[in-house]
Amino acid sequence: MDQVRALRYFSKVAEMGSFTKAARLFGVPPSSLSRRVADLESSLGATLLKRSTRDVKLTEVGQRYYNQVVDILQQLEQSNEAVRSYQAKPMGHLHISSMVGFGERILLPLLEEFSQLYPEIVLDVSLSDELSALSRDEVDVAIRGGYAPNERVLAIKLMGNQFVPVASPQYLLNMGTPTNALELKKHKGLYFRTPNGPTPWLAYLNNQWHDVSAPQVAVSNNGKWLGELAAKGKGILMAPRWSAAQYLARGELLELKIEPTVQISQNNDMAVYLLYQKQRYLVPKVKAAVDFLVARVKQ
Amino acid sequence: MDQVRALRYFSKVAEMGSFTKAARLFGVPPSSLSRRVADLESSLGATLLKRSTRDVKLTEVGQRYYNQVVDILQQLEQSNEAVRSYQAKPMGHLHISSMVGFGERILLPLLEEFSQLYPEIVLDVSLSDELSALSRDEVDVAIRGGYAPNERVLAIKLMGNQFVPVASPQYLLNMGTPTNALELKKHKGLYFRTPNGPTPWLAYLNNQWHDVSAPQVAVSNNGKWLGELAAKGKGILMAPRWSAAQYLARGELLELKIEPTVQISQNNDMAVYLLYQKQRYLVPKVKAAVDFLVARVKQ
DNA sequence: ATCTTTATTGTTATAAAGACAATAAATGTA
DNA sequence: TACATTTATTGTCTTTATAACAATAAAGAT
Repeated sequence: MDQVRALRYFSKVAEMGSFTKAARLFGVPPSSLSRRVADLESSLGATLLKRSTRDVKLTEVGQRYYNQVVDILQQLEQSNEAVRSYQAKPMGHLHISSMVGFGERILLPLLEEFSQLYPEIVLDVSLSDELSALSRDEVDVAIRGGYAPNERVLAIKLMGNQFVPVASPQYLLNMGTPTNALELKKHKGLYFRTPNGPTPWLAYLNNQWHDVSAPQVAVSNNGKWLGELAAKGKGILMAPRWSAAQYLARGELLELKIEPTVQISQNNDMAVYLLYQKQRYLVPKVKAAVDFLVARVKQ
Repeated sequence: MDQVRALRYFSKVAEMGSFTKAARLFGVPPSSLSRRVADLESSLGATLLKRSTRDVKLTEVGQRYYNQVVDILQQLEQSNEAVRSYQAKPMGHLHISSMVGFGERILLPLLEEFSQLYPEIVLDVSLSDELSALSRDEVDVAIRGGYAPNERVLAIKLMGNQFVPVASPQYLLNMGTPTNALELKKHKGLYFRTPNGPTPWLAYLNNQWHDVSAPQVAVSNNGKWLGELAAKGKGILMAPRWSAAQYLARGELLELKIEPTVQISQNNDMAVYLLYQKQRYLVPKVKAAVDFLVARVKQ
């Protein structure tokens, strides 16, 4: 029995909920799938699918087996692809997914140079703050603020992602410069909206975390716009240090020194990570991208 | 092409370094392996093995592919086995691996009852403080002091594993009762030898970790013997609380209150963990063992 | 240089999978 | 309730893939 074929048949039938539909995708008669799945079931001594003429559903074991099988098939495909493309040069579509702010400010400017280095790589960049599943989606490398979702995904820390409070000199002249976290309540706040909602301002006071957010003046998922608002003196912004760097250098924004420190999350050791499938590092386009980004961005 | 068969052939040839030897294990002629591996190579468009008449070695890609393939085959086998034994009752060989001290004092006494509950399970217990790879070795459940090695291994905290300094009343009468960590230098020490060497005594003084170990009187990887030495007044021992419990209850050993606290590792939140392959929890014998141990040991 | 071991290749036999038609069970409609 | 439709399964034949066995060629050891 060709187990891989049987597994492919089985999983596709499970996904489609139909032998006939799955058979069409493979371009073979439904009877083939029926026979292969039956073989698989008899070799395992368990019923994987509950069949009726109208629809096909997974049994309890079937569901568990399916989850594992999908993963295994995917790993196998990735390993094969890595070997197949081993001796080729970097080429083809490279799917990069990045956080919006980092993407606009740091990633995109770098990619021009990358394109010149590897003209045969077609870049496909998507900027989003949603956590997309690196494994099942067709993403080659991803840049995210979190950690590796599982052990087959490798995470390289590109840079710190410390959020610091900033405001324009004009704003501070008008509103005063806060030095204590509790004073912030009387100020104006500009907020990032993440998929989990606007990020609050947190401070650790008297052995407890307090929300010291100022009243909202503007909320956006677009860091650039928030930066501009801050520079225009509209309010105080908690911005990633790398994001505010330009403004700070030109004196358009000043970093506030507040006691105790204000953070946007209880653990402040956040960082920007480059994620990619460990198994795919041999694929030249992936290796080229990972090596390039690490060389250019890592500090 | 039956890819799984090809992969099994390939990996076995790689391990044996010979088509002939691998063929003997499968009970098929060497030509079959040769043909299947050749098929695999041509489907991948890469040479996986460097052949000569005397030995067969992996190429660079071959090596990488082999590593991944071994893992994939193992996962597949586990998934299959989980389904196969899904509806069966707890039976077969159950391989348990445990730390020596915990094994002798807590695990082994429990296993008699377990055997009565599940007479069809043949127990195979190995006690060792070495960190054996739970994944590749044929271990069903392991008990270790560390953490889960990867995401496919589930870790359940069975109990704390705090080390406390103890000594016999007689010893303290002769040598005096230390109350400050720095006094320990003038005492006598009994030490566990882990695979990484004897465990030092550490104390946090003036914002720094200091080694406050007393001169060595005895070193052993056998906790029982060290416990006896301590009870005979030979010296001070850093022992897991559960290990010293009997002596403490009988008054044969006393727990020392030392400022600042003495530890054997910089992070003191150590614990005893029960480890098992997530995928194998469906296998009745594993489920029986995990549930039993958790019910009886977990505090 | 000869012998031995070992991977490969040719050829035939066998087993597995696909193709196609036919059947039976379940669902939806008249 | 009866009929039509969809769909999984089964029977039979054909095609393909793998195993078996013998023969060959290449590499290393004596």
